Amino acid sequence: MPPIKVKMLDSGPAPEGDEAAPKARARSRGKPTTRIQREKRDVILEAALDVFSEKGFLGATIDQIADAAGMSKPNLLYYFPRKEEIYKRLMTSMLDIWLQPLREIDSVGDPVPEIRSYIRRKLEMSRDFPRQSRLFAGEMLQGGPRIVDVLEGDLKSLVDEKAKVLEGWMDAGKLRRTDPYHLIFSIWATTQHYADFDVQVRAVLGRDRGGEGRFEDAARFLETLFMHGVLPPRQG
Amino acid sequence: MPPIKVKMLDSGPAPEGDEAAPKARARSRGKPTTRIQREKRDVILEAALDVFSEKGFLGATIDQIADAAGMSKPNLLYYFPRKEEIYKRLMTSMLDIWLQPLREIDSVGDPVPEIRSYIRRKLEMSRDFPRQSRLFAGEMLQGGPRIVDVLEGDLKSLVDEKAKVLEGWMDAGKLRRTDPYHLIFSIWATTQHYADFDVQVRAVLGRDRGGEGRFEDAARFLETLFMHGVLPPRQG
DNA sequence: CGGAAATTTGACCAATTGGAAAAAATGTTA
DNA sequence: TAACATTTTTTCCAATTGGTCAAATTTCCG
Repeated sequence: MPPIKVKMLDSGPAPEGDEAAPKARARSRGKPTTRIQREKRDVILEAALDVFSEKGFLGATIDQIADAAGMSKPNLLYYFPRKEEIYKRLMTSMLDIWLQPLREIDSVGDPVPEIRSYIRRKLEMSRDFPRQSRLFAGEMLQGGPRIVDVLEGDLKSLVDEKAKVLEGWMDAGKLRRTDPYHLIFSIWATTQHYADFDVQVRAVLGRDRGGEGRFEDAARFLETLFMHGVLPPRQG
Repeated sequence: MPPIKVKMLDSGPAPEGDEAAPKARARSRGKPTTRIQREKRDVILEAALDVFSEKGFLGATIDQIADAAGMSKPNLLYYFPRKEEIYKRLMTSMLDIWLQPLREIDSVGDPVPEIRSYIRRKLEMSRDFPRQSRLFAGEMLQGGPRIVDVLEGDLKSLVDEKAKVLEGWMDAGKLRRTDPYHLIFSIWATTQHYADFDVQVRAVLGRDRGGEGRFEDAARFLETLFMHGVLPPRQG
């Protein structure tokens, strides 16, 4: 059974010459990537996602990744000369799809459906890509030493832009006047919680309510929360 | 209402005989703990909190903890015979204070001040005990292999109990009818986010807004969100 | 003080770690 | 199919890991 293609990697031909390559192994400068290279790289990244998301960068070993990828450690190192290389590749390609829903928030739309749909999409991503969510969360917990620059660069720019959109809606009286940044944070936090704290959620909800239905329940709840809050209708 | 004891390891004088104790080092069965033992154990736990919260269980090494505690590795091992022992101790004592705010939610109170105060206290804990928050989050990310039993036991009981309190308020028309479990999750998620994703929050808010004031901003925002949602007042 | 108990140290160990080197095997292409 | 490039394996290594142990040192208490 072929591994489910998530297709989130290699958005381009192949980034190379990133930093000082210790040895010009599988990536000889200029030469195109072969079929085997593309395939194996994908296999490795899939396996690495499994291992890194479960153990974190420090806790994961190259051997574990190689095992999961069904190849020997030196063979794996032929494709990615260093552990950190795999991790960074995973992280950046992940961030790219991870932020897609935010990018798609449209300033010309109406805030209610836009926000509602954003929450739903983020929750779906938590459900469908929990490993990616945990990988990112793990990096954040450790202080994001390997992606601070991205956070302060592209991520900040994107959030700044969307915060302005939200403010525009507030100016137009279509949205309650609150802090747009913290609104975004709270959407991130509540939706990603279901991936990152999955064990806890399952444990607390128990056997009966912890199944797949929990995402539907969460979606319903979050919509109510973000639209109306918890005060009863007449007081709201 | 008696405080629910989290108690997953001996909260008593000194846990022993938990699992096969390799050597009866500092804990000779029955003998009381000395002054030095109490002091050093505290020093070690403080250091371990630093290291574990930053590197995770797998990423942290005994050497690093010993260094941070200002003692040699064998000396540290004299007090805690295994790495996991330190970690578990840290985890349980942490959970105990971490859940205190939830325990204090009072069914006889009015929901609005109760929930408002719960959110505020949780946010304060994120601000004042970020390492503990990250330690716990890291354990959750890894699937909580070392505390699943607590989650399914005492934690679930506590949440079940408080969910009933919330439902009581809903029945009385004092609270909008929503899922009480997901309400609790969303409070956990939004407040702990400021500790667990601190780097991201700082990076996005930038130099000017990422300072200490961010907690005040967050508190204001979360109160609005949970009380009213984001729809403008007339539509709410 | 003096002896027993508690604490600390230094030396040590087997297993695991990230990674290197070169030979062997395989794939590709003219 | 032969020559060449790519891929894989085998062997290896130095550093680090969690943990042990006996000897040395310090603390405690009568």
